[in-house]
Amino acid sequence: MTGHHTLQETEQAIQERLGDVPLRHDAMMAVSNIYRAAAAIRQHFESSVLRGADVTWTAFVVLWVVWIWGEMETRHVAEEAGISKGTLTGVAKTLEGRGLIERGSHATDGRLVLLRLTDKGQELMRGLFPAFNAEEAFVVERLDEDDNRRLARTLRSIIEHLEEQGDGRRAALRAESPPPPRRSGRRSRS
Amino acid sequence: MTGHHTLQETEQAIQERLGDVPLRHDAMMAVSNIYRAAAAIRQHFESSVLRGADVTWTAFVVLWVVWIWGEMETRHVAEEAGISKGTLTGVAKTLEGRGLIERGSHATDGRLVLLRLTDKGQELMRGLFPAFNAEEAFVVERLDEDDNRRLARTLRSIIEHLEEQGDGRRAALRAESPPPPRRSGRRSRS
DNA sequence: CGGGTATCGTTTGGGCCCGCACGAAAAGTC
DNA sequence: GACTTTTCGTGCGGGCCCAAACGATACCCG
Repeated sequence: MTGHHTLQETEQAIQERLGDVPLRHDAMMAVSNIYRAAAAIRQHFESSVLRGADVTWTAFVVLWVVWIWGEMETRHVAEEAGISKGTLTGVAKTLEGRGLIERGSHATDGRLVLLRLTDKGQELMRGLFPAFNAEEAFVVERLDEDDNRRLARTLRSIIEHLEEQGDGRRAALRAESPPPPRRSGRRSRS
Repeated sequence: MTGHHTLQETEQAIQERLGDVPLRHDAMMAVSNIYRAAAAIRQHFESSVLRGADVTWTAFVVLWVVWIWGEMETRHVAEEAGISKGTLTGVAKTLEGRGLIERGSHATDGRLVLLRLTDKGQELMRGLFPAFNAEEAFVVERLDEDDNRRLARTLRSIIEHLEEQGDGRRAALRAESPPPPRRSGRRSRS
């Protein structure tokens, strides 16, 4: 994950590259470590518990959401799972093909699609989730309960901050310099 | 990110689903918040600073690594960037096509490939990195410097723990129940 | 009722992501 | 020198990921 360079070496190399520009090192280390930790965690789960069930991280999260909340509209599943609705369409297709979830339609609103676990999916989650939680405990093995709670609380404040202020911040940045259209995405047939 | 369910509702729903099985809630909240925060952060960066330069998160990380360390062997770039070498091949191809990096070969070891920034790549990073750091500061705006340092330190201990113990743990788990081959990956032509 | 407008899930295009199987090259072994 | 083993980057298959464009449905309003 961190490679063979120490923190000190990295900091020094950055300073050489951008000598005079003032940087927020504390923010840099906090943010980059969040991402490094998340990648390491995902990697660990995918190559341990999830590997055994032949389920990807994202597929597991989707299964988890539907398992906890029962039958659910796809837009809510995507929101809870933290993926776009377009991505969910693909993931749901994969899971449906493996017989773990099934789709239903809403009684009164014809646009909506509902997702729910099949019996096979229920059975999978019943066995998988305890194993998953055991790995979560392994990941934070070096921390005590107070550390975990403090960590969760700190991260939660970051998440909430981005939820509440992120849109505004992005809009303000766009106002300064309007962005180019994304390199990918469907082309307008003009 | 969190959807419209509160933490309490979620906890209660989990408890109903898995009533008698003892769970490590503190570990669950800590780990899941790491991942949620990482996703929110990546999302914020991709749709703000990186969007303006038409660069994905991963592409930026790769550029950053090569920028900081100068000419570098691909295996080390992949390691520092936290991606597999197979992934790096594709990302490097994209960046090379956009004229941001170039490849070179090692003087004595014919297997190695070296990556370095082009002038255009240097110029891009010189402008992009300060903007990136400004967003990092925005992300942790609600925390003070001590919070950031404590957060970084806590996360670092998780990362190191996974680096040091992860392999062993995964091997132990595999020994209990051998995993199936991964659903994807090149097929053996048997 | 009839015509906008908003919202749903899906499709599409481009890109990242991994693990595995290569072939090439190096390093070790005799 | 010939043989084996290791390590390198790459090719490939399958899957996730997003933004934008869409068709279908529902809602709003006169």
